[in-house]
Amino acid sequence: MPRPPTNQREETLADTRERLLEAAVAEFADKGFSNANVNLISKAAGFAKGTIYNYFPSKRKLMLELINEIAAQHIAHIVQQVDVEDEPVERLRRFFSAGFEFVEQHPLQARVIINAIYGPDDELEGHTFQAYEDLFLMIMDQIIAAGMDSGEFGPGDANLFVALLMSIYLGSCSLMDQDGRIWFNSNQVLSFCLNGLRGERAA
Amino acid sequence: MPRPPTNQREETLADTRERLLEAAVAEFADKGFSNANVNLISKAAGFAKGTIYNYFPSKRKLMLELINEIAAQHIAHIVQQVDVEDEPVERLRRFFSAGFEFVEQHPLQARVIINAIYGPDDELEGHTFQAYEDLFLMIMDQIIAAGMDSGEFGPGDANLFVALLMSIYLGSCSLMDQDGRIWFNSNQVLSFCLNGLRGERAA
Amino acid sequence: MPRPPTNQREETLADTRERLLEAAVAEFADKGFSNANVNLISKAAGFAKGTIYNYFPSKRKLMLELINEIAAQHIAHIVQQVDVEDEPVERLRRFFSAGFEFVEQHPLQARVIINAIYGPDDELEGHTFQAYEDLFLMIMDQIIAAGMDSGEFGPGDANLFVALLMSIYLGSCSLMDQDGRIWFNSNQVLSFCLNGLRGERAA
Amino acid sequence: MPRPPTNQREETLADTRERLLEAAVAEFADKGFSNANVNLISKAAGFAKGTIYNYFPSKRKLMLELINEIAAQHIAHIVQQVDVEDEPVERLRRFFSAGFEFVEQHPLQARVIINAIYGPDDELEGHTFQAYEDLFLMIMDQIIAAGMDSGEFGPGDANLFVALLMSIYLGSCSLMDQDGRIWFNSNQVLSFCLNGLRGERAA
DNA sequence: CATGAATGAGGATTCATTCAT
DNA sequence: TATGAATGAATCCTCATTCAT
Repeated sequence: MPRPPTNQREETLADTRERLLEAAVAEFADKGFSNANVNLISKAAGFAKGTIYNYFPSKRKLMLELINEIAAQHIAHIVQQVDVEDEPVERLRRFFSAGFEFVEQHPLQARVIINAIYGPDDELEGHTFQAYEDLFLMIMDQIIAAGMDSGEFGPGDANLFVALLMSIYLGSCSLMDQDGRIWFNSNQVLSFCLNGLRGERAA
Repeated sequence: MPRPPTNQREETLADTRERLLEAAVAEFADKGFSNANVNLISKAAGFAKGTIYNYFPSKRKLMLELINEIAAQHIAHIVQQVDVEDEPVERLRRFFSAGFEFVEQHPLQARVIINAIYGPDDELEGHTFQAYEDLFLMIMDQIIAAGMDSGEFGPGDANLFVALLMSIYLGSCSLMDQDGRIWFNSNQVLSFCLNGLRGERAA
Repeated sequence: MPRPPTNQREETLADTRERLLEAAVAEFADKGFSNANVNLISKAAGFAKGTIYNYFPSKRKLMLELINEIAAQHIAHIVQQVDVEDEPVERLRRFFSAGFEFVEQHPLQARVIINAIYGPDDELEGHTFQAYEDLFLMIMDQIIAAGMDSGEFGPGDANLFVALLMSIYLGSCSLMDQDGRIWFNSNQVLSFCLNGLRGERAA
Repeated sequence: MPRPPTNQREETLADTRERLLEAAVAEFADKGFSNANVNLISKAAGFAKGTIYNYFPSKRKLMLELINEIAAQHIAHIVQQVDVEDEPVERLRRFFSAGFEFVEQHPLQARVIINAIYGPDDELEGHTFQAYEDLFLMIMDQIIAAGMDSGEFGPGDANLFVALLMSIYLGSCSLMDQDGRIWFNSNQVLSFCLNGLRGERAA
């Protein structure tokens, strides 16, 4: 007679899942998806190699879920800080400061995402794009469109601007060292983008 | 008595090597380095699987040589067109037009490079950076520094500007579809960068 | 929650290992180390080809462990019987009788050891010498030195005598057929050695 | 119209063959038969890899011929020196001195032979035994049987004595270092054997 | 649910051998 | 005869996945 899961049980399950995902980040960040070793992930999390298959049906599904988890945290971290500002310019500043902060605090997660987006695996790339859709929409609506509406940013293809900002953000992140340390002045990055978006004297 | 290689023989050799590298681009672009199948590369080039090992001592060395070849062509293509201009602004325009042109003509090569730079394999990443060093120096000296000297670009960390331009370039390239088709207006990309570099009204 | 290994499990593990080693003896004895096929060993033991890698990290490590196992059994078999005697001459007799007996009972093992000692692989040779060190010491101390002390054997380089006895033992063993059958009178071997060791009328 | 081979041509052919065999000795001695690389042999001899197949139809045939060459030289070297003596005891002394001398001068050849005799390849072993048959017969007739006839050696199985002498000889040779240097007193080896053969006080 | 022994597809690499030049 | 490009069988080893306990 199945008994309803106790809180105790639920917490343990969630905890195990969490540990597995943490170990997975490290492995995927280090070796990339194809070279990552599922058994090592399970071992690194403190379990036998079979355990991970009680939580994720396959290596690929594990990766997809991991991307979801990272994206959710990543977006939450950025959106939370962007939301405290009203002005598009300040929002953009917050986008970069929060974005770089996240990567400093979670360099492994950042690497996993960058690999997924720029890597050869179309499914991972597509899945990552979907997982980050809310972030793209936020940038589009609350920064780009808002700035265009207020006249602070010049006109242009909003989708392209999102792509450029994300390229700059991800490109900058990929230049951090493995501990998430930055060698460049993030204010200059912001400044570059602001001028790019204002754009009046365009070529 | 050893027979000196004839022109005939030399041409065949170079040709075989070329066919192998071409097949390698396709395989690496499609599956990434770790998932690529060396045997299939040789087969796809029209040879038995062992043949590729007469030309490249290992999968990794093949990849490294391929990166070198791509980088050399890529840089030559861009530098050649940048060099016809004298003005930094025009040079930057040429950088993007030639750069996007190369990717349109060689989408597989572009994908290999992007994977190598943003992928998890440190050796491939480092090797690619080295292979592209001349391009970075050209951007640095003939575009960024020249523009700063002439006052067309505002002051700033030249290294960072190179990184931003390359991030934008590579990020844009990664958004092309598999046939190298662009969905965005490359003039807007240029415009964004120019305003970013002029930078007077920085935040 | 990790489950402690049961006796049942332990027995199975040891059993599998044993079967793999048995199959390995046969394969190595038949084809030698370099020509042996690891996959076939695993198959011959009744497992899938990958199973052997759950027990031995590489073909070479498998060989080294196999040498250890054989040496341990071989030495135990001989030492046990030599130890029942006190007199050097009787001990030598026991050395040969027990030694030949072991080879009759384990002809494949003998072949593996002979191949390793006289083969071209320095690591295997060195490892085998180390694995048999206790046997060499036993011969040296309990037979050669003891016999010299008691005056039954003439003076001489004890190390050399050990080498000669082992050469004779191994050389004789290599003359057995594949089922371990002897064609020569082992008493004559003993007699030859005894006279060699007594040695008064040396050249 | 085929022209008869000139002396010039014949000498070149024989010379090429010689160089190939020399290179083969080094390779086989170093790596053993299965691990030896035919291409490297041809290269080491100063030819392209295909050349060796103009002289030997296969790796195995090359090995067999090499064994023949070594055996012929080896036997000649020993027999020549044994033949200068009439007495069995002196002949045995010459057997060892000439035998050790050959190994000192040709350590690679010795290793090839030892590997072949004690290795796992039955064809190589059998072929080597056949190639050395004349040596065995010489020992049997001119040393063992002669000594028994003259009463210098005790009675016994002459075949066994040959086997023992060869075991001691090969075992000793295998203890030389790679440059053919001996660490043991070869007179003691002789003395041991002489007493073994005299054998009156056998156990 | 946790375990880890077993599985077997897959792939990089070696190299003896062939053969057109 | 010498060459060396091409061949493809052979094999070590990895590891995602399954499943009985």
